Amino acid sequence: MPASPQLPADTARDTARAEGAPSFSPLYRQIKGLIIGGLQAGEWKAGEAIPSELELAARFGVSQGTVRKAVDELAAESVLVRRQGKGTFVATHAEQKIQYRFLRLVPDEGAESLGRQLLDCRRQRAPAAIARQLQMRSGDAMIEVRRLLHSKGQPVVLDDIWLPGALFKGLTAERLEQHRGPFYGLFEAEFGVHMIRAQEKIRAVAADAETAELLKVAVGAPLLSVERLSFTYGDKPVEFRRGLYSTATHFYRNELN
Amino acid sequence: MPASPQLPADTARDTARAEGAPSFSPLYRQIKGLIIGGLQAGEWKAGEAIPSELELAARFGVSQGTVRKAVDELAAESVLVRRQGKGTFVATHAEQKIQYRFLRLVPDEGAESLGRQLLDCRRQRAPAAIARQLQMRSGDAMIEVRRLLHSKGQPVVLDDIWLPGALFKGLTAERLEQHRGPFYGLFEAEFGVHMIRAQEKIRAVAADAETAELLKVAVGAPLLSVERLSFTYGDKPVEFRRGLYSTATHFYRNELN
DNA sequence: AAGTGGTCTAGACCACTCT
DNA sequence: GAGTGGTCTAGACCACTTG
Repeated sequence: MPASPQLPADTARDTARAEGAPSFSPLYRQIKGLIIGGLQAGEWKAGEAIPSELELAARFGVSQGTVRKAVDELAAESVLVRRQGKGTFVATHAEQKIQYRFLRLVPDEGAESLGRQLLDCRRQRAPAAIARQLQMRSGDAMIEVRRLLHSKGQPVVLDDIWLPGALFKGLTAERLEQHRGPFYGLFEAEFGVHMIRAQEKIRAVAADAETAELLKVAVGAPLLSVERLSFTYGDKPVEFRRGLYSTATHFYRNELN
Repeated sequence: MPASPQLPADTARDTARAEGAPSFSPLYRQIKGLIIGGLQAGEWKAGEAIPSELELAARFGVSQGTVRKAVDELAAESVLVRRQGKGTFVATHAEQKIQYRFLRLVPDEGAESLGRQLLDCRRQRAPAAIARQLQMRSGDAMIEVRRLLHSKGQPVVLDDIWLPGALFKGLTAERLEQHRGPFYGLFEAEFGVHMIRAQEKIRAVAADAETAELLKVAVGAPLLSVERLSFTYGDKPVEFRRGLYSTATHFYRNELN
């Protein structure tokens, strides 16, 4: 008999209901919430294995099948990664394979191996537009990072990244430069912030003078403007970035379903 | 005991194996293949209900749980749509809700209600580049459609659409003009061609003279170039289109996971 | 051989829709 | 009330990894 989580067959119904909110939370969703809680609490870190399904089932007082369904959803959301015979692991952006999980830029030909060049890393006050997106107050402490990505020596991406100062205390240009691999890997390892999902708004824009010089294109050249809002557990927005992509030798790849 | 499909516990292993191909097909994937077969054969049409899980389980000689897992995957791929209490339905692009399932263009403010303007619909020989994408031969019979999409009276999208002539026999400008809703709905209803998945390659480009006039922007203005290759069952490419999006009042929205 | 996730089954009951 | 999909359980066995 389930002990810790309440049974859906009992009194555990969600009686309070907002507009369109579900009227009923199945047991496996509650288990899913408990697992997410463990991840948020840092019980298991990025890349580590979580307990086996049978262990979790025993801990939560439910059957293996119920744990399995909870883990299935988390695996579908790329929060967890299953490996048959080995266990279930906390997903990480620092994986050797498939670097830059959120970067959809693909070269027209050949493989990718991006070089990074840090331009700037400074403390800033949040501009109103960015504060709103991150659910902060205008003027709150933030960190702004600017950097270039190069492919075969040519600059292809100019990123302007905004992070809440409260979450990324002690982030400096040195630490960013020392670190290998994507920033998101550093954020996980050093600050316990996992990016699990993001929204992008894409537009075509003309390069201004400063951008044109950095990306080595003509002033007025068409560029892809990619505004990304990244979320951690609980749909909490924790990063805003604006990328300008030069699409002469690369394209943005998307899959529709 | 399962009858029609072979049991994975028996001799049904995939013994032939290509590079990286799976060495083992679980029963539910075979069931999934049988359901897809029924869809391809036109046994159930777009928007119609397929048989209940218990019926399918009886037909295929497996348990309900195995059918359920097959349907789960097809629902995750948006090939089928489940509706509790009612049944499982063949997904359609002609739904009242969420028109234009593959169109990711969103207005900066307000709701969308797109007007369509057909520019051209003609028989053509396949250019080499397009034939290659559609796995056809250069010079094969094709139909080329050009059209504009308007939002609040302003042109926002210029589409150039290429379809294999063999699959869309009898497609004329009249039928395209008469039809209400997305083209993909017409393709399903009239030609039995379901688009279930697509890949897009996105770039920023400068408007040429003809495009500028049609979209009412300046020559050289930055536009989003969206090349879409659409697939039907069995990963068969059946449409290539190139859209030019004006992103002054709209943006391309994408979700990353 | 032991432990992990993956598959398959059978049965019970719940939530939702329609008649 | 009957029929649908949705949840949960318990148990058996398979596939894969590691010692």
